[in-house]
Amino acid sequence: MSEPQPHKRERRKQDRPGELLEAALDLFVEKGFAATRSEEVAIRAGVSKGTLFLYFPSKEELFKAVVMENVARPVAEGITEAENFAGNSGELLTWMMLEWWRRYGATKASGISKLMMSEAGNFPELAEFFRNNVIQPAHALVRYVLQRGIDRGEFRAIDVDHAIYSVMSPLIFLVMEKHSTGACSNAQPSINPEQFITQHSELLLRGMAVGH
Amino acid sequence: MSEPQPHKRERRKQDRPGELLEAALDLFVEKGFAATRSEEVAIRAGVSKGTLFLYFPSKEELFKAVVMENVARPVAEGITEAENFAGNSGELLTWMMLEWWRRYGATKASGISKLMMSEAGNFPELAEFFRNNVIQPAHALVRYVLQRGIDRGEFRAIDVDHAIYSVMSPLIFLVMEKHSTGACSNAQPSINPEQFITQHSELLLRGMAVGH
Amino acid sequence: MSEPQPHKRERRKQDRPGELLEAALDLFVEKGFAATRSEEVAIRAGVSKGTLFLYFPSKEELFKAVVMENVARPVAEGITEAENFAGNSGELLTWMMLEWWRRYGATKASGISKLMMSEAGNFPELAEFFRNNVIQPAHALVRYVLQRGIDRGEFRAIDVDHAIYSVMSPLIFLVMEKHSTGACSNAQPSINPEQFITQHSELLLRGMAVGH
Amino acid sequence: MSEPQPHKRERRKQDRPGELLEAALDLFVEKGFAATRSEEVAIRAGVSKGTLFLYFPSKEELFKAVVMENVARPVAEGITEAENFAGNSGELLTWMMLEWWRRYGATKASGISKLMMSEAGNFPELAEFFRNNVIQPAHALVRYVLQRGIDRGEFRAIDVDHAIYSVMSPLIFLVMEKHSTGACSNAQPSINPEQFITQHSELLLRGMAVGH
DNA sequence: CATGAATGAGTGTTCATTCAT
DNA sequence: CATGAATGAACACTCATTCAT
Repeated sequence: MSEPQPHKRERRKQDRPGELLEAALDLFVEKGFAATRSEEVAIRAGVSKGTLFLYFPSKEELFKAVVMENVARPVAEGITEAENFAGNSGELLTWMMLEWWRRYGATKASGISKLMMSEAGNFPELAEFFRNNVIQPAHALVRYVLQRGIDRGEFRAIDVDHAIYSVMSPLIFLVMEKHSTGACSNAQPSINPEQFITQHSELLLRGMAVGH
Repeated sequence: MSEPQPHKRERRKQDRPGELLEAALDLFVEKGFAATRSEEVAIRAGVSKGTLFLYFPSKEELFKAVVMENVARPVAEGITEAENFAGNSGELLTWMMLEWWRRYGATKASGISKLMMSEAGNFPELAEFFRNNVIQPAHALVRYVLQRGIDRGEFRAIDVDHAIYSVMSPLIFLVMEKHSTGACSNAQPSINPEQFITQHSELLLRGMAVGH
Repeated sequence: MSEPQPHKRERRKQDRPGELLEAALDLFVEKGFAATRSEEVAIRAGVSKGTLFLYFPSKEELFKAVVMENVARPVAEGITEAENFAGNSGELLTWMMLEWWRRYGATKASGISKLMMSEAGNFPELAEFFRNNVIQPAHALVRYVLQRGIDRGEFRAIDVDHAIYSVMSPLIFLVMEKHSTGACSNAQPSINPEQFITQHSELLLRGMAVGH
Repeated sequence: MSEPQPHKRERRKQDRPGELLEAALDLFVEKGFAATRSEEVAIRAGVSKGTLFLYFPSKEELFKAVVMENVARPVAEGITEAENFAGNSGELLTWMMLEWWRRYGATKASGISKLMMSEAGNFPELAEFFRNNVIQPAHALVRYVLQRGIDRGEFRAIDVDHAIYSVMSPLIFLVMEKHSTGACSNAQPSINPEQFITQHSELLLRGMAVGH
């Protein structure tokens, strides 16, 4: 009933795409789509330039495959945890934002999100895929938490649809920041992500507090 | 019938830079910096490739001119207005965010900000130019407003450095949103920018309010 | 019987070519043919780019005119002086070489010779003109001096045709040197032209001396 | 029939650099550095533009390789031979000058020296490369020979620094001559290089001879 | 299947030359 | 005659893609 195990001799063949995707992920995240040369991907994956084109008919298709492969995974995990959270909704919101940063935003994987923002215009299919498989679930989760707070009388009856973005935009911003000008050392006294999230969360919670 | 009409050549000469800047703005926003070919800019402005370089010594300088004209200038204007603002700091903050959207975020020119996010990594000199002429002044303004509120006793003594991003990230997000999926007309209960800004601003103000 | 004097009003018009040639000489000598931009020539002559092409149908024609105009003049002068020289032939040879350097080699005008050497391949007509009007008379002069020495019993009966080049090649070399790498300050402990000529002349004279 | 024939591709790969260098030498000598288009080199070598840059990262590097192969190498060979020369310094000097002509001056490769004279000003990096790898070693060799003669009491104690140019300038002149008017077949009782060198060398040796 | 040598279209920039005014 | 705005051909170099082995 388990999945059929591949023949040993096919093993190598089947690994190739994975190795290429991994190498491509690293390089696309590090240098962007245009600046990543196909040969570099091949070299990092330990194969020749020609072999890359054996598995992916073009650089664009490779890019699409990279995003498809890496994009959906981490989102699902967080959702179930959040749904089982026991504390009050304010704590949940703060925990969720910080946890999102620690588990995703601070990691290399968040480079994919940055990539999507940057290249979405040139890859409409990808953009849609990203919306459906990442943004939409994430939205749903945040909406769930906000609605939970309102339903429990912990938050005011705010406009949830827009409040979602009050929660998410700082997180998205952090990812952009992390992957944009990381190299430049002369920039502004850089942000401390966790402090920023903590204060932003607090501002939102006070802002949503059931006031007099 | 009235003023003597200038020679055709001279009239054109005066118009060229403007025509070129306009064409360049359109194309940069539409296709990004790297993907915009200089000749295309020239053609759209109705001149030959050579003529473009008669007025702008390089593609990078053309881009900088576009930034100055369409981004730095409105930012600078907003700043002086903000500094003369008479009302309380909360009103100022809300007004500033909405005005920023109306005058810049909602316009084609905000595509330049989107573009900088995407391509900053590949064009460090442009990135620095943008930081110096746009981001830095904008930061300074937001900091000024927040500090003004704190100094006047209107806001709590929050961490201003991070609060700046609580103000700016939603605005940046709106711009990303506008220019990422702009072509796609499908679904996702799209954001109403002004409502979003209004509510976000209110959340922040309540969040920064001097506690009871 | 004197040349007809031009009308006053034609004066200006007739001066143009001269001014352009002068400007072109300076720039060609300074930067070479390819690196000299036509507009620069026009500007230095105080006219517009278009005007240059009114008088010279192309950059190449301008170059040819420059060489033709400047090339023959200084040679003729030296010749008559040499023919009236009173001293012995060794003194004459040394004097001639040093004088050539002082009056011609060390001056800007020698840049024309350098130019000819460099560009001769691309301008065969010029090369021929140069040969006929500069090299040939100079050869004749040197041959005269050498033959004078032999005839007077001051020099051995050497092969005059080749000895000419033993006299001339160091002078030509000096001109090349002067106009080639003058800008580079790191070069070899540069030559002192007059000391070099003096010693070279002495070597030749001893070499041609009637043996014991 | 005997050794297994290599794959066609591999055989070509081995030949490429040589074919390209040969094509480049021809064209550089014929048209100069600036006027030689890289694609032309490639075409003459029977490959495409891209292939040239597979083997030489830039036109300048191609030129340097041509210099190393065709100029610096023969110079270096001559130097070791000269340093092992057994005879007296006068014989060495004559032998050296004649050998230089036979092995280098008389060949196509000497066109590179002519070319450097012409274009040094516009390509400072190439000029420096040439100075370091060709001129400097050649100077050192001539100095060595002259000093050897003085040290052995074969030559008078002349000013070596300038005497170097008494040796070299005729050789340089010959190269200029060969490549300047090479195309023109007309008149001027052309020089016989070996006779000229022989006599010039003899003049110098007599000139440097320890006085009576 | 895998290789890597070879390809050639694509682009920012310069500058001699033209021509409407 | 003179101008100077406009032109467009030219060129080095890159890199995704192909295909003979």
